[in-house]
Amino acid sequence: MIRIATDKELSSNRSADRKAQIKKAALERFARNGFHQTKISDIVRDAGVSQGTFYLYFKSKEAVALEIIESGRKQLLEVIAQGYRSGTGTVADMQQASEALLAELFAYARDNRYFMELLLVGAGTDELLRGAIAETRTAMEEAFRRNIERAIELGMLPDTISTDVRAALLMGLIEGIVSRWLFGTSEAHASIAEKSPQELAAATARFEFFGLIGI
Amino acid sequence: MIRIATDKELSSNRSADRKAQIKKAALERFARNGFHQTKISDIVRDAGVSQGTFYLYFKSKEAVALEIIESGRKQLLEVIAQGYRSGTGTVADMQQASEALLAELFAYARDNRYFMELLLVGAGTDELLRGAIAETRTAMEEAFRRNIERAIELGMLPDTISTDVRAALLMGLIEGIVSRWLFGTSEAHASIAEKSPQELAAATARFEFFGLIGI
Amino acid sequence: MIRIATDKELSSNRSADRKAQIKKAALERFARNGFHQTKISDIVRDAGVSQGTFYLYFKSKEAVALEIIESGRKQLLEVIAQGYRSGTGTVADMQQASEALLAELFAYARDNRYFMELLLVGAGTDELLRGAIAETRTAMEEAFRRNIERAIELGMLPDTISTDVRAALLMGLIEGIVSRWLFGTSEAHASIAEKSPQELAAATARFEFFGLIGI
Amino acid sequence: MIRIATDKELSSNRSADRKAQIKKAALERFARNGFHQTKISDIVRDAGVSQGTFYLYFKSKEAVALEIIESGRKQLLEVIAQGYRSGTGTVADMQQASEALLAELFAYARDNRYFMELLLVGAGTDELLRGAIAETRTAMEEAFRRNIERAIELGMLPDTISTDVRAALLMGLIEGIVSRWLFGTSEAHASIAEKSPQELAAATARFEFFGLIGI
DNA sequence: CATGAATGAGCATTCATTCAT
DNA sequence: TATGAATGAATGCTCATTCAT
Repeated sequence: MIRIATDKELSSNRSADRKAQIKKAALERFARNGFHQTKISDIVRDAGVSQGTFYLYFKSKEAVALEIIESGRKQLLEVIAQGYRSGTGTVADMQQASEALLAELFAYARDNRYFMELLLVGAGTDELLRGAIAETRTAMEEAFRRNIERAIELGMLPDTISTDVRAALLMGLIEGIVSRWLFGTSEAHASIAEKSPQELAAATARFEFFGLIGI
Repeated sequence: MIRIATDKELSSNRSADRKAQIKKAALERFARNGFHQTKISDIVRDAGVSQGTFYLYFKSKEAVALEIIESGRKQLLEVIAQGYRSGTGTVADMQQASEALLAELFAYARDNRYFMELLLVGAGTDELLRGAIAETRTAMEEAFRRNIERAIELGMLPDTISTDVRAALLMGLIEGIVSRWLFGTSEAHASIAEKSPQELAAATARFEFFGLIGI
Repeated sequence: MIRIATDKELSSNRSADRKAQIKKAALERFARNGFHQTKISDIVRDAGVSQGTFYLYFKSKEAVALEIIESGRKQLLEVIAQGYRSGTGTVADMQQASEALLAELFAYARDNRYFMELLLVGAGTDELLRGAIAETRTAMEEAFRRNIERAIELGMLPDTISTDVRAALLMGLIEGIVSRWLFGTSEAHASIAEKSPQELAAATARFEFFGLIGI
Repeated sequence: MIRIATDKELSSNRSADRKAQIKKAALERFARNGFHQTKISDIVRDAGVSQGTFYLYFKSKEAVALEIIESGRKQLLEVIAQGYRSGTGTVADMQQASEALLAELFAYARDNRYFMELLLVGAGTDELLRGAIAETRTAMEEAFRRNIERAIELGMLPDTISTDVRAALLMGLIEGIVSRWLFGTSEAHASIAEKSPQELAAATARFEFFGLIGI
């Protein structure tokens, strides 16, 4: 059965499209050039709308950036939350579960590289944006910390160093590898760039549990 | 014996002082507010000189930032180079050596927090600065990679995953923990902030070699 | 007898209503916020119509302002013209006649305070509006001048100073007292604000004929 | 004796000159075109300085307008204050004293026509400016009211109508006649425009004390 | 008639850099 | 060397008006 969209729906869709188009253009520019370096005129040229139209959908330049970060934060935390559904058995099980989560996380990062660039490399130094980004990273770290704590409670990890430090080290591990994988600048990073999310997840999970020794 | 400084020397010293003063003021501002948010007028007010004087010592705002990064790069690589003098024996020896190096690195970071903020948190998105900072971080990573390679050659580390990835993971570990230690924003980071360079180095080195399992 | 309005009439009435509604909203906004500070979007929101509808009834923002002033000019001059029907006898008669006229004028002003605010306080500095307002005030002054001339011809007023100056002083008197009565800002004006059109007319007429001495 | 200005003085003078020049250009533009219609680019072109220089001397467009009004307020109140030095004897004496004061006031108005235009015709509808102007006019009215009260205390004026109303009527008189004299738009005002401050003061003072009757 | 999304010209303010003294 | 007054290019945001539906 073919359904004909009403005028209202069309208009609403078109409107949503416009907003999404502007958001997409803004994200790309912010990631590439930074927040302050990005001019509204750049964004609207990329999005193919007029300057005035921008302000029809967003209150200000800052507003569009905050919306972008908020959207990304939600998606990212969903990915992590989904990854944590699995109950854990042995250390090997944990490693496998962690690897699966990281693989999903890395795939998301690859598919949303501009957002990740904003998150990991920085959007410049606008106070509000800095805050919103820091908050997102903190939320990620929290999720990982909770997982570590659960593993300790289950007796699957020894209680040797503080979970805060452990979570910080783990987040550093992940942020560092994603930064280099997607935005690496040196030759050494070129070999990393070729890896698949799976391969990277395997290496990271191994390091996560067994360090450089790697068993 | 009393030596009278010549006019030239005095002038040269005074000149060097002035330059250093401006550099110091600029570093602090760049780290706190970012490159673009920092006005020349801020720097010179902090340094106690006039606007014009700034341009006697530096060609531009970008120039002073590049000099700052260059100075920091040298010092940082010296710290790492000194740390690698030690030959390695067993894995335990390696961990101890690594811990010692990290302790020195962390101490340097604590004593040069503005430079580290520039390096790790970012100075904004000026193309040249981004490049200079990336180059410095790459040089650090190189130093760590060489160390890992040597360890593998000596048969002290298994050759399981690529050294590029290993070095990247290690750098992520270090960058992540230093960022949170010195510039952390969440509550979880508060407990990290209280740690000494020694303690932090111990935890990091343990994770470096043995991962979350920690043996 | 019941008459059924035709569609055309209904539509025309509805149309006239819409136009009047927009005009009313515009007047209130212009008086309160000034011409330039008033946005079309403000007017249409107050009037409960869409932006586009405004332009069905008025060519531009300036056009609605000009229509408002023209309407007010007509009404105001009618009030003054009606007030001058009375023939004059003695000076006491004249004073009484003047007082009656002023009372009507003040009542009109009180009932049309937004228009009076536009007229006396100013709508800003749009060239056309300034002209239309100045013209309206000039027409008022003319009416008063003619009255003074008639009184001199009848020998009821001495021919001491020029009628132009006399009319100007009289208009100043009236404009000044109405401004303070309706739009006064200082404490001294608070006591004036409480007066009735009658009381104010009495005081003004007395001053008009006998000055501060007041006989 | 010839005194050579020091460098510092010269610089200070030049600086003060610049500021005065900008203020003068701004005043003229504000009076002629209104506050909002005046662009900074207009002001600086008239003053012969660059856009940046404007902001060296004034914090904002509003700031220069407020300074202008403040300067004018001071001068104006000085003129009025000086005019009230005289003790009064008979009504004739009072009229003469009033006439002298008005003559000075009118001369000031003629010599500061742009400021008077700002004060009497209005600078548009910027909230702060409106307030500053209203305050200035209120201060003038206060000065006149005090004078009337003194005259009543001395028994020189009958206590027939409230001094608030009297002062309001008097200010209306003065504002009205000055507006028409300097900024009149109708033909009737042309004959007023030719009058000297003295003549105008005589006519106004006569009306002030004896009304249209004029004795 | 009625709508409201889209347009784009217009403007105050900031700040890196220069240069006369 | 040192100063700081002067410069002017650069940009986010507003709002009257249009027009496709």
